[in-house]
Amino acid sequence: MDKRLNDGQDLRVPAICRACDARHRGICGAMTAEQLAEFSRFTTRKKIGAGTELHGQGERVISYANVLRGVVKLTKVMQDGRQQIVGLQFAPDFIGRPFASESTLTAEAATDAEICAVSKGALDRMVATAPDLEHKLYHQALLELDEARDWMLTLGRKTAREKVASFLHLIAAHYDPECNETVAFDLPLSRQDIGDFLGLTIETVSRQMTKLRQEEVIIVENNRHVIVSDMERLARIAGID
Amino acid sequence: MDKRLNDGQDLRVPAICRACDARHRGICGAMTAEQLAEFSRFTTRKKIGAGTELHGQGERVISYANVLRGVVKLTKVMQDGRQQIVGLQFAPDFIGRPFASESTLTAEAATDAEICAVSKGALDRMVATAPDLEHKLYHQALLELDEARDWMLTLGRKTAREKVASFLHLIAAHYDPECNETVAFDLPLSRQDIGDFLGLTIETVSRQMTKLRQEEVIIVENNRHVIVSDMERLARIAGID
DNA sequence: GTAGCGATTTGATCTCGATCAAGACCAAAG
DNA sequence: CTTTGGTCTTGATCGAGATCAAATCGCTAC
Repeated sequence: MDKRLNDGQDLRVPAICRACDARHRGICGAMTAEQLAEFSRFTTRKKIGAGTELHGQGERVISYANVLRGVVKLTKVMQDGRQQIVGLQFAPDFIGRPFASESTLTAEAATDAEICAVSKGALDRMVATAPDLEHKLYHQALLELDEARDWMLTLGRKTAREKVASFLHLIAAHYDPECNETVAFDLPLSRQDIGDFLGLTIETVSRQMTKLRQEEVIIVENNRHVIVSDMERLARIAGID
Repeated sequence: MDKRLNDGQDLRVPAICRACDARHRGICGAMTAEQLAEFSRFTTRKKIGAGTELHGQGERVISYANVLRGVVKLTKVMQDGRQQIVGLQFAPDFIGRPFASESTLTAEAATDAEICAVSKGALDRMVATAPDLEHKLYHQALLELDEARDWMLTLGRKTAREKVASFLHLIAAHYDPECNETVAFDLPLSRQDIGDFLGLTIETVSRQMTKLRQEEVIIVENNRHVIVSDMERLARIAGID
């Protein structure tokens, strides 16, 4: 999960838009100046608060987005309220499902975030004519598929302890591309969200975090700030090859 | 899961090859006669027995394949042997992960099967120059991503009963595109495989099957042949919206 | 400061699915 | 026919994680 997540990072589709600073790599790089100018007429940069829904499960989708800052969670809900997070999108990930009008999941900001929204029609039209653009999107889809399948192993076969360690490892590896022994970061998810990501209850998540704290695998401050003292050890606990 | 699986079916990449009967739709349709001729020099049609491994986790991949008949399971294994099936490929699905040299999973025939193997280099070269071909592959990757995410909800949040019902529903829906009330089919997986797909033990799978049998939701003959008497009811038990 | 409130932790108990252990079924081989 | 070996089912018991309940933490507002 971790490894590929880092390797893949550079391949992810970054900011698509007009005002997104100087970060016009990725998708934009695949366009001519002309296309870019035309395209930027349909993009909007937005700051959104934690909990803001980009689109709901079953809704018609009218825009795509690129994450510029923060974390967006992709969730599926059952009628009775049971919920599963099926993906976490970090900057500069693309959010959206080309070639489908209705979404099969909800995209919601897990933290305060900044996105660059793009009208669906505009991007669809460009994708239809710019093979490079589609190539970038295909790349990201394959990375997401790899991540989803890695997580299926976690959901189906790992213990609560291994699941929590896997989650911490995933986040730590994400915020530390250099893979140092010690990593510090703020958790982008609440205990409830972590539970929904791991298929566990908040109580179980809490208990496993406490145990890892007692074993000095992690240090936790303010329930949010985490320091992993030994990533190798964490990986071993997580059952990562 | 079911719905999209059926809808998507037509979009899947079908047979790529020379001798694969008259079913030259999909990928091949995206090629010129010239390309097709060149391409067919690198394809081989093969019959493989249940259990045959196409490629292993961590191995270098030298060929892709299209499933022509039978079912291929994609699995991930942990060092200690715990196993999770992360995908099932039916005809005419494409098997392979473009843009990666090493596989992160094992592809193995779950039933006797027939495939059309293609040299990786040849397909990669074509993909680089034929946008239509990449478009088809992108489509399939998105469908597989949808399926993986649907299954994550099953793995993370459903009960054993719901999981087994979900599995039966998935297979039944796959073999009955018309969504009749009653569907009969042969299970393409052993109890062990079903367990590995659902994140359960074989005993739990067996017990839940027995219960569904007793409740007359299904009829089972020879441990393999299954008749679902009421798909609606099965869907309700599976917790499918 | 402290009052209020949601998020998190901790504790006690229960339950579903895992584990351990026979037994039944079925097909191929002798 | 019986034996053998694999797969599946059934039964008894165990335990990890869920559930229910209460206490504590941490933040904001006053």
